[in-house]
Amino acid sequence: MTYRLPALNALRAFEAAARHLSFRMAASELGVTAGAISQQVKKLEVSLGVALFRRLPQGLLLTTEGETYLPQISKVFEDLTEATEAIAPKMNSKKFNIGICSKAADILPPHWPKHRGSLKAFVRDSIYTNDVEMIRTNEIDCLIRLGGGPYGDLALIKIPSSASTKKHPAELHYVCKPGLADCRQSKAILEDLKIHTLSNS
Amino acid sequence: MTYRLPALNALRAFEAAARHLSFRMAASELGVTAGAISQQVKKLEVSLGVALFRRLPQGLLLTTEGETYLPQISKVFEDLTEATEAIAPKMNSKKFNIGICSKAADILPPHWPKHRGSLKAFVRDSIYTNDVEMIRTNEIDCLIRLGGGPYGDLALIKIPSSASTKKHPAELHYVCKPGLADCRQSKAILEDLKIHTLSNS
DNA sequence: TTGGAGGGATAGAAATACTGAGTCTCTGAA
DNA sequence: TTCAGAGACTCAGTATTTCTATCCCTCCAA
Repeated sequence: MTYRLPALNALRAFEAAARHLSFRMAASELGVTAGAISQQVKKLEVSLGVALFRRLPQGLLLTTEGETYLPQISKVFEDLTEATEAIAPKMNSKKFNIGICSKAADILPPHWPKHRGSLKAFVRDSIYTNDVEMIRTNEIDCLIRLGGGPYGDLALIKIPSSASTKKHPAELHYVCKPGLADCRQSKAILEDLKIHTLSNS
Repeated sequence: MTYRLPALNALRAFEAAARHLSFRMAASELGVTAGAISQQVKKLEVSLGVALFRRLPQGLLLTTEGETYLPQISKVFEDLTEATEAIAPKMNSKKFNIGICSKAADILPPHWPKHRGSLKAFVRDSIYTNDVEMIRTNEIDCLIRLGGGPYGDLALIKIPSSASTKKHPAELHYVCKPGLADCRQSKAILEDLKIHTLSNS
């Protein structure tokens, strides 16, 4: 008997923006522009008749209402994700396209990640590239490269066991959208990288 | 850290369709055509990689997955509604346009529902009509009339205290979209109608 | 055998969401 | 005090999504 819910996509924009306290980062997580987030959040606020954010020059703050709303909305999305993964195994296994910079490829075993059974479920393809922009354009889901330059709002994860040594003068890094840093796919790939770099050093 | 949720509006179509086990009735509840529901549900099934309904010539059945999914999704929407109403009082008070058939108007106090303080928050306007179609076209939210003809998939509620008597040869009925039968607005109007017809008989 | 109910498909229309560019304000560094 | 950088807002135009309107099919009951 649900009736007159707020716009669901606008809720998603709100949830991400409130989590980051930044429209720009929310935009990056959801793969749209900040203007789109701004518009969606405004639309939500108008439809609710309540301000959710205080826009300060220094950035965003949640209003009391936003503060109350955020955890509940986050929970709703979590419940939704859980329910969905329970019935739709396919959603778990969206396969990643991996970008590998050529210097990182030198360190990794030949043809990695092919023939890695444990990754088969998580990896669709891999290409050689060093272009971080391809993450933003969704051509690749993550990029493995040497060294951790500044990637703006992208998530940057250092491969734990790949500390700089004589043999490996720079550290392996894993770059992806912030929203993807914690997902199964990333975890599996990172785990596999960790094993490899350990056994190599 | 939510990632790759199913399309939220498609979930809404699924939830309504699963509750009614009918695309047509779900469409009526959500104020769209059955084709739109059909498309949304199909899109959801494709994106999940799982069939949610079995389409039989006799109508719909839920698959095992759909059966599992429905209560969880319903709960999600309930939680969402609750969270939203808590911070956005405005959402509670979408005002109804009431249609009143002229025979029903004879029974009701003059100018009802005007001057009814308890309804002020729930009623925008009332007009005289006996045209059920206006509910489907959203020109009115509910219709109060004598006698309970067949209204297809619309909800039909008999006003409890208006049993047929010499003075009132037919019973007052309240007609609205199924999704609106349980909402605050309907409850308030029905409550007021009950009091009136009691005091009149 | 016919008509009605209900779901499926599809093309085109309508509504929604997104982008891109320009603007404003504030901050912190030079 | 000036300037560059961040971050958000607005608006026009465009892209995408969603809905409608039809026509189709199947089943069932009269």
